[in-house]
Amino acid sequence: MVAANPTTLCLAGDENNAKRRQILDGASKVFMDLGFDGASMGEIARAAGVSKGTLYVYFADKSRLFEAIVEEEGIEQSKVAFNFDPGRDVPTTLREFGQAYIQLLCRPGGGSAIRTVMAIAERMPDVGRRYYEHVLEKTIGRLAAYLEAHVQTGEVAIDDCTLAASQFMLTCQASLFLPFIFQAAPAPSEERITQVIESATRMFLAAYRPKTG
Amino acid sequence: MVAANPTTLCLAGDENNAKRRQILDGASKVFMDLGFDGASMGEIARAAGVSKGTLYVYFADKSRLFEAIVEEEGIEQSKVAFNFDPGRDVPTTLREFGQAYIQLLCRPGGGSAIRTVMAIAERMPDVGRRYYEHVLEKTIGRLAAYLEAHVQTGEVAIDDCTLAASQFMLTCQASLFLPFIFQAAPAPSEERITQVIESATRMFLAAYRPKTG
Amino acid sequence: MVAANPTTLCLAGDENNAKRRQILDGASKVFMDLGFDGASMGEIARAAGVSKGTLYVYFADKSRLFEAIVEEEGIEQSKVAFNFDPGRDVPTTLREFGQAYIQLLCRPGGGSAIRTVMAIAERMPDVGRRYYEHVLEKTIGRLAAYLEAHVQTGEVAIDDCTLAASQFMLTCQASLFLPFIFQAAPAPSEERITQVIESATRMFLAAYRPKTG
Amino acid sequence: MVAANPTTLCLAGDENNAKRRQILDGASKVFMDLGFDGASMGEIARAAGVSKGTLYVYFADKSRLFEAIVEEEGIEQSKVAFNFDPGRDVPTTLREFGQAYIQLLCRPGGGSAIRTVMAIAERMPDVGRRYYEHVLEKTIGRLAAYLEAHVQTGEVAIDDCTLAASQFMLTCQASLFLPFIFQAAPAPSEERITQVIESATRMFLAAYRPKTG
DNA sequence: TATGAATGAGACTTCATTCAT
DNA sequence: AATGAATGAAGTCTCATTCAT
Repeated sequence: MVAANPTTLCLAGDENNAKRRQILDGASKVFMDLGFDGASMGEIARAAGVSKGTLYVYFADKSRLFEAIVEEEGIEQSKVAFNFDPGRDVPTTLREFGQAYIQLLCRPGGGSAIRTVMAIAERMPDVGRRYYEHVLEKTIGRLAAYLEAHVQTGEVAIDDCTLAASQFMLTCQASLFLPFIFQAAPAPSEERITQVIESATRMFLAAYRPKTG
Repeated sequence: MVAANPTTLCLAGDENNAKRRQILDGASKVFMDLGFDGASMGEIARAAGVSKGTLYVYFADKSRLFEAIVEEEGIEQSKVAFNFDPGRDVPTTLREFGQAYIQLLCRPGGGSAIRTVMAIAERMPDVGRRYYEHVLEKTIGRLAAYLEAHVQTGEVAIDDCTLAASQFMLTCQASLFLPFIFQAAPAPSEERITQVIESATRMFLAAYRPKTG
Repeated sequence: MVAANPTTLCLAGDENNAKRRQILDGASKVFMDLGFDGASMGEIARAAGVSKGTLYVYFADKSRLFEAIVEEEGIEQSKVAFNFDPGRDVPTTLREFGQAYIQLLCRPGGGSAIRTVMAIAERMPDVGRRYYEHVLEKTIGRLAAYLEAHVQTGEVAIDDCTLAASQFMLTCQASLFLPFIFQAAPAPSEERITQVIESATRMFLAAYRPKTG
Repeated sequence: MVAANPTTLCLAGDENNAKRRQILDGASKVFMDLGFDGASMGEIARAAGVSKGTLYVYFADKSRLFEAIVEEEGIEQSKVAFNFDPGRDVPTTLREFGQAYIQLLCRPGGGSAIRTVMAIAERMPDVGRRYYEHVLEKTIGRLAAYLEAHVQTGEVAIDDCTLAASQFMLTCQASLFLPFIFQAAPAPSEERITQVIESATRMFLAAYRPKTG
């Protein structure tokens, strides 16, 4: 009951965070593999290497734990720094981004966050909205910002850069993501991804390359 | 032992189907609202207006009921006959198809099937695969066939029509479907859809309109 | 509602009995294979080739049907006429009876009545008691009567013939029936049965052959 | 990480076993009264004074709980140390063993284990087999070993001691066990048992006492 | 009489959550 | 703070029984 001294408190805090992280890591794996309903607190405790009771020391209930995971996922994903260096030309940037983006989206073995969150979005609208805003919208925004910069240089002629960014990202998915996520096809090969990204890039440039003269 | 008359048989069949339909309708609503795990057989029975036991008279278990729903959804969707009349020109066809497609996808409560199936696809791969093949792939195929026909007429120059069809359908979703499905935005207005479809159509034509000598 | 004529009534009665027999036969098999609780009315209906509803036309409920079966079994068993011809000598009679008795008791594939009735005897004491009286006690009584007759002839010297009959029947089971019924051994071969019966007969005669002056 | 002291460990173990024992005791009563199918987990929980969920903490499912009971029953029964002191003469040993054996078999509520296991043996062959081997066969084996020792001393002349042991045990049951187990008679009086055991012993000795030259 | 569709009570089992230690 | 034993509500599914035809 008595806070012994700052050091103790600080240590406690560190330990707290360590345990918290341990729980988040274990829970993340289980939630992403099995979905919100499919994941049981027992399985999560086992995956995290703590007791079931400990989960409730750090999180009020299963929903709060899930929400924390999704928040984390957002933070994690925003660390995936796609290279939107304004100095690079548009075709190269689009190609490299597209390739990396699809590989991320279609990585095999991925009980994917996007699937898990989408599944629960109707019952937990806040979780869905926040995931969209923190993860998907953020990436769209970055690509849009990059494009905006190149609108200024005249390299592309785009009216609505956010729409254009979204269009490109979706075009990259063509024939790849949906079959993968619906288990109708295995994860696409790197070669196949390259072909599709090439097509998407050409399409994008055909639409948004400024008309000369 | 011989059926008295066709009417009797037909009525019996109808009654059978009527109860079955009643269950499918109630279950569909509950499954789409709450997901596979979130939906309980008790809730489904209540929604369908039958007893719990009756559910098991018509469907072996919860999974089979769900599968039947998904199958139904496929049949339902394939009845949505998009107008792919080869006689119509490409821009008009794309615009009308795009508009109808996005309205279908983003109708309130309408993204639920795709969401629900996607959510369960990892644990029920067959359901996911069949949904993809019967619903999504089928529409892609129809659009692809339409495009193929117009490659013959020289109206468009497309190498891989299936890829192109998929590209167009995804481009139509830009800025509309994901915010909607993640509950980050309400269903888009018809005007907004029109704008996005217009942009998608222009992009498509810019990429695939034949270069005039 | 109107009894047309005696003939019709009589026919109806015959049909009744036929159906009743059909049900009893089907139900008997299912009850003996699966036990009272393990047998379901659906399974019984299927085995009998009638609808579930029909079962309730002939029997008030599952218990009554079961009781009727056990009664039937008693009647059936009492038709198994062991040869207790008083004219035959004791050793031969015992040997032949023992052989037939154990073969009946240990016949393979026999979801046996004895097991099924014994299992339910605590919950349905009347059923147990009646089975014992009508089946087991009756056989004991017949053997006892045979022995009694030969006490008169001086061929055996027995004080309590009922006890002696019971002793012989149990001795015949030695090393055969319990391993069989507990699934610890397959049904015994005819040779093994012969050996055991021989030993039982010798034991019986050693005990009950009159001491010669 | 090191157990503070043996007492603590022992207590923990005891508490564990205490709850387990509580469940086994309650379940045993319910299973033996109602049979495997007739016993419900709810009833068992009530009889054991724990919640339904707790049953599943200690036993994976109903079958495993039942198996544990049967195993227990085996252990319990093997603690019933019949006096097979080789120093005692055969008639005395047989009489005392027979009396104790039948009293055990026909004690009110005591035939239930054999009945319950026999009832389920067809659907759970392993349970049946193990019960036979651990309980019935073990006792037969002990009596057989005792007899074997007395074959050496010439007190009895037996070819197959296991068969002889089985014969004696069954002979002891004559007129007592079956009526009791089928609820056709109450538990036999001690006097009646004595009579029957006396008869069984005489029969056994008549058969297996060596012929004096 | 015979049916079989329909029911609802009750079975087994899981699991989020609590609490004494 | 950490545990894990214990709980009881709720889930899926079965089945004896009823009833309109």
